[in-house]
Amino acid sequence: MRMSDIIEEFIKELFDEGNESVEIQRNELAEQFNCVPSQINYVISTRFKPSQGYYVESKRGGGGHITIKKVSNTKSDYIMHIINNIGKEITASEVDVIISDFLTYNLITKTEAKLLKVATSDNVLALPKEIRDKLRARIFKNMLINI
Amino acid sequence: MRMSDIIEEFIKELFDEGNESVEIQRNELAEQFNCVPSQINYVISTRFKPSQGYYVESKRGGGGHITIKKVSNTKSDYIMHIINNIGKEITASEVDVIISDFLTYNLITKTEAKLLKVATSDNVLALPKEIRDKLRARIFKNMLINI
DNA sequence: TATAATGAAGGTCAAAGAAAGTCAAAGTTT
DNA sequence: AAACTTTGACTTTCTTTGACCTTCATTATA
Repeated sequence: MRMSDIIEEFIKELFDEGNESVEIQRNELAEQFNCVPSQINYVISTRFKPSQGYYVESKRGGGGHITIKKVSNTKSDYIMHIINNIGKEITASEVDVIISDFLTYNLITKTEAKLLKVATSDNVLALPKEIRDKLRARIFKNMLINI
Repeated sequence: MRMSDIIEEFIKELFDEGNESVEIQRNELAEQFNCVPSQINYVISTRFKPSQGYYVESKRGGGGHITIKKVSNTKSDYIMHIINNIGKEITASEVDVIISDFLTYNLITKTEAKLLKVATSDNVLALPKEIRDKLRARIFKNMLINI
C-alpha cells in the first residue's frame, strides 16, 4: 500500500470518531509517517478535494495547523436550486437538458441519469399532455430530492 | 501451453480462494512469468472481458495495481425475471417488497432504491387508482430495465 | 513603543521515479 | 491466409522527494 493511501486512511479515521472537522500538523504527521512534509499536501490535494466533500483551511507560522472539514456537498445545493426552479409542469426535453447538465458536473451517475430519464419519459407517461407534464414535474422533483 | 493460458489460469486460481476480486501488479507478475508486462494486458483484455463476467480497474504510478472483479451476472437475470413477472398493474406496497428484496441481495444501491420508490409512490402518482397502478407498473418496469 | 530579526509552521512547484496503457510489428497456430 | 500470441518501444498517469517561498508569532533591539 502506498504511503499516500496510508495517510489518507489515517486522516479519515480521525473523522470516524464523529468529528466534523479534524486538525493536523503537517510536520508532525510527516514525521510520524516518515515522509516529507509536502507529501501531506499531496494527500490533501488529491484526496480531500471539495468535490470529495472536504474543505481545507490552514495557518502557517508558530502553532500553525491544517484543518480539514467535511462539508455537506454543494452537490445537493445545486440540485436543490434546480428543484426549486422547476414549476408545476415540465416537458421531456427540459428534463433532458437538466439531466445532461447533472451528468456533466458529475452530480449523478449514469444509472441514475437513465432512471430519471426513463421514469419521466413520454413513452412511459402515456397520458394526456395536460396531466403528463404536471405528473412529470412531480416525479422528477421528488426523484431529485432523493439523489 | 501458451504463456497467456498459464497466466490466465494463474489469475483464475486466485479467485478460487473464494475471492470476489483479485489484485495484481503488472510488472511483478510479468517478472514472475518471465514475460513482458504488456502481455499481462493482453491476457486481461482477451480473457477477463466484461462479456466473460469480469470487470477491471487499475491505477498507475507508485504502488499501482490492477484489480479484477468478478461480476455476478445473476444480477440482470434476477431483475429480468422480476420484470417479466410484473403484470399490467402493481401497487405501491408490492413495489416496496420487491425493492427491499433487491436491496437485501445488493442488486441495487440505496439511492437507486429511493429513486425507484419515490417515482412509483402513491404521493407522486396522484391519479385515480385504475390509472395509477397501471402507470406505476410501466414506470417501475422501465426503470428496472435501466438498472 | 515600534521595528527588526528569528524561528516555526505551512505552501508551491518541478524533477525524478514507479507503475500501468497502447499499438504495431513480428512470430505462431490453425 | 486468418487468427491469435508475443514483444518492445513509446506514452500516460500517479506518487515521492526536495529545494525554495510565504506567513505568522515571538523575541530582541533601536
